[in-house]
Amino acid sequence: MIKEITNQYDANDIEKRVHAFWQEIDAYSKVREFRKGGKKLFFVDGPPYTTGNIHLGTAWNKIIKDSILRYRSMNNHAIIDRAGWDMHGLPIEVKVEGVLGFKSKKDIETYGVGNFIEKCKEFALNQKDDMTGQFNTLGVWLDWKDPYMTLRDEYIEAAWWTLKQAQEKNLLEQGKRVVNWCPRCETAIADSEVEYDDRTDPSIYVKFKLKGEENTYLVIWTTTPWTIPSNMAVAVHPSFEYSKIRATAPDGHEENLILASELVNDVLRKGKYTDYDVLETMLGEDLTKLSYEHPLADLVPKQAKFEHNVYLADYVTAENTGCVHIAPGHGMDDFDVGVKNDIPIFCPVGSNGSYTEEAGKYAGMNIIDANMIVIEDLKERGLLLSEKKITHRYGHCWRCNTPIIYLATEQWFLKISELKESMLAEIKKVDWYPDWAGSARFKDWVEGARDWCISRQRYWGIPIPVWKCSTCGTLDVIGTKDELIERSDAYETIELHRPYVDKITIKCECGGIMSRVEDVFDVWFDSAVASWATLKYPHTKESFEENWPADFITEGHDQTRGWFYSQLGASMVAFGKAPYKSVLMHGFTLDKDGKKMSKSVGNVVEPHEVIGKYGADTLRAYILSASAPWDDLKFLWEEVATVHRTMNIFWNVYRFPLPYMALDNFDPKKVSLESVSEHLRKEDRWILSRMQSVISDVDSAMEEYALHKAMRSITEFILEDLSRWYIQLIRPRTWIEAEDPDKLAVYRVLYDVFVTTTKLIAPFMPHLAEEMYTNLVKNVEGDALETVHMCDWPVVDDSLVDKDLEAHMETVRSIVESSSNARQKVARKLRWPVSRIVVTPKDEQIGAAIDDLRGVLMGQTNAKDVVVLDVGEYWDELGVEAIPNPSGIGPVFKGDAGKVTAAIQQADAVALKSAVADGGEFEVTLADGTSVTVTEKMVNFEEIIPESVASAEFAGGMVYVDAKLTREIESEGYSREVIRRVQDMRKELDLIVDENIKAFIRIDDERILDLVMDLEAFIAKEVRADLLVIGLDVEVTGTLVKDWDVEGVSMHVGISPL
RNA sequence: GGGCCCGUAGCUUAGACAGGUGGAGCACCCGGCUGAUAACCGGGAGGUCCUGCGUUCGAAUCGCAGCGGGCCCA
Repeated sequence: MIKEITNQYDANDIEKRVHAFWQEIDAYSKVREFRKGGKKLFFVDGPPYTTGNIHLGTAWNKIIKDSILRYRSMNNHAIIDRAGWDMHGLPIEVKVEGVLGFKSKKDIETYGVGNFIEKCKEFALNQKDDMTGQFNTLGVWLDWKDPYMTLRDEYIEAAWWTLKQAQEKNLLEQGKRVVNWCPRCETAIADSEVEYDDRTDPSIYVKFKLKGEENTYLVIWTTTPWTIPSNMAVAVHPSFEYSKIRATAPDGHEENLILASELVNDVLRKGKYTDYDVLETMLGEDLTKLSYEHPLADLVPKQAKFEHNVYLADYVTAENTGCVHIAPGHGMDDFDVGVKNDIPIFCPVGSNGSYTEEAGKYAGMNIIDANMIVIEDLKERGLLLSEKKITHRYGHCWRCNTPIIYLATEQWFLKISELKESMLAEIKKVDWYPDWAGSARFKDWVEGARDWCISRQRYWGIPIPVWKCSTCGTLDVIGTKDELIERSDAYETIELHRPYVDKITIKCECGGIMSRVEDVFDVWFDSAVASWATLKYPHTKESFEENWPADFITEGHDQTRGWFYSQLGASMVAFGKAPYKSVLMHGFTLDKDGKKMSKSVGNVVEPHEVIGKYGADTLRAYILSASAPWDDLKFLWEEVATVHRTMNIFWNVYRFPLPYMALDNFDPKKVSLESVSEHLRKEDRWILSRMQSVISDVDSAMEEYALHKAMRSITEFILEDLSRWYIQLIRPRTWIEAEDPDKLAVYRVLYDVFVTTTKLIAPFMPHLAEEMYTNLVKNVEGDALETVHMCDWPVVDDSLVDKDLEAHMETVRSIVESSSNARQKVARKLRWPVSRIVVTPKDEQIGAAIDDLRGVLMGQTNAKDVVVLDVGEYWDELGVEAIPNPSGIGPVFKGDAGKVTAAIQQADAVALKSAVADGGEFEVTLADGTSVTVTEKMVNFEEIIPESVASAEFAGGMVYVDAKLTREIESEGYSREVIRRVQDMRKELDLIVDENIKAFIRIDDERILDLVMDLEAFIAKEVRADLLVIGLDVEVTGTLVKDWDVEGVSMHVGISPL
């Protein structure tokens, strides 16, 4: 049997119970098993990094995934959904270093790489367990028992295998390149690991002395003085105009400078030059014959041996001096210029950010410390033109926040730039939600794609499976663990991490020994192979062949440059096609001011705070309904509270009929919708039709992943249709005590609506849905499915759809609302009936709606009659007043205007109005007896509403509420006032609903008493009084006695239970 | 500096693709109901639709330019 429930929505209580139930029966596995014959859906979970704590954005991400997958499952999809964990990489190394108090790579080597790796592994696994618990609290169903983890051998093999594909397709390259380098972590870092922040640096203009020309200098600008020792060239734009000028320095001496013409004034101002003359102008391409002396050649001996020339580069902009300092070892563009022109790549800086021996005087010095020293040295040599500070955006290591530098180093690359065209073609085949995520944003990013540096000089990561022969230099890529064992002396139990694999050697064909290169993979490469690694490919092939590529993935828009990209890149290398068929890109969670949440700002809201206060379903409902998935979400506590209130209303709607159903032993098994169909009232058919419309609205919203629309139509149905309307309409029917088909019809309709709604909310509020399902379905049907999440998604029942009825009800509702408005104008409470309401409709549909739903309209307006006029008909009880319009009268009648005005006021307004209605004319007689013609422009009209009538506009016309009092109405009004007070006192005594009482009522006003006495019997029945005494001189006694003031009349009421 | 998204009432938003009198919720004020009751419901007030220019009979909506916010990039 259906049970009564608590009178408050207690999310934490419900969720605790539901989680225990899910765990007890292993609901997740049962549901997946139940649907295994359904349509296949391969979903890949973007693996969160195991930081230990989920934040609101991670919660949102998983809530979206969970809601969509639950919806698909109810629509009979067989889902593959292993949860994923990203567990390698620098972030964990940095955390473990912190725990162990390490400062640099040396500390790790001293501690032992093996020990360090074990710590990292332990750390990652612990964090994963913590986070799994947090996701469970949210009610997220993924395969948590068998998640894919990047640290597992089977996963590492997927990465190895992929690299082998790259080598076989000649897409793997080793070489010296300039990379982003973190001098603290002593490793290359990916473009995507660089975070840009403001930073203040020196901004210096330096003079490079030309060879073979006295007192003449090229002027360059830089914000990194420490790269001057590595300068190898100057680049200019071929088509810019450059000037050689004779400038007078602040100290009076003259010198010749070469720089872009349009920047001369600007630069001279910076150097405080007093005057100048242009000696000659030329194009950039004319400068290539120049060569210059390195400014610090005396301090960096190796520099004295290089030639320093001017080269052309199109990327040079007309900023600063137009002459760009080139240090091929310390800049991407610089490197390209160097390679193109065969300039030696001179890079006298080591991995820890200190100069090497090659840097001469600067050897051993930290580069940042060297900035000031370089500036001093330049100044001493008279080569510093200007020195200032500049605050600009500069890249930092995203994990340790150290300013990055660019270093030319030996790295491994995937040649993504060669795949760009096919990647762009693949993007078009993918379904993107929203469309611009792919067609604009992602396309834009891929167009700028560069070769991907996949090597890192670190410890905790997937080792790069390249073995190199120390004798002949041959390289070999190992694709699987089996291959490694076969080719070496490794055992089956070998662990594929450093330092264990580092010890494995392979015999080279030349007879030499091959050992592994020391690098590990960029951690982005780990997750890049997720779509096949999660299917355990290449270890097993069957599932891959059946399921790959993924049907669906969804992540935040930061993953455009991240996982969407890395997956595509790796997949193009491995298979030559995109690894996903459809992608939903979601937004970011921001704080209430629209700012990014960040620990340092202190504006972070944690998911568990929200859950603790309002429950997981509330958080889910809030996050899903607050904004479109692809828009950013401003987190507002007040909005969460509002959503929570809505859920409480839903709870109350659900609770409302349960006591009555329980009292009547209502059994849905015995009362079918068919069996009550003859007793269905219009409002019952209406709510059933609305229910169907909501199902179809939710379906179309889900079709385009518009989860917010789905949520909003459900919420609106609950609030507007159920709580504010249907429940109000049917309340009296639930109070009938006898076995009554009208009441049974309501029970059945409510039951169906509740069960359907329960299924509709199941993807979004899975706990509440489970709780309701247990009570409404499992408590009734012994053989019900075990959980609501096994149920089929509701299908629209066309036989219940009645769009006309829905439209009619909407019309009637708007009339009821307007009549409430009108009642307020005449201060007549709803408890008091009105004799009639009069509707003047704008179109035929209004009359049809009222005919259809007259009972509903009369009941909800508490009117004794409803009168509908014809379209265009004027209600003859309304008066009309003619208001003369001076601006129309004045120009025509000049001096007689006053008389005309008076005449219009005297005229028969009704006749006047109908005469001029369509531009017609009307004769009025002035006081002096003459007649004049009045036209439309000269007069306006106002309705005169009868006293005690009030009007209000609604979308389809006007409503007039006639609130004139009659004896009958006053009698009923006062009687209802009496009844309400007695009911209030019954409540105060906490009487059970059908308990009888005796009541004594004294009314201190003879007229009112007389009115009330008309309905004495009615009152007695309504308040269940076996003995009711009402009079002027009644002695008022009872268990509870109260004095009341009713519209200025004092009443004294005493009641007692019998 | 570039790409994409966003800008509507004090706050959160619908409407924009497809031009035709801008709709809700929260908060606020006023009221109703009283067998959902520490619940529920109605009404009111509140708008330079970011700004400017353009297209059009007509622009929140289309176009251009700018301003502000977010993400990403340089």
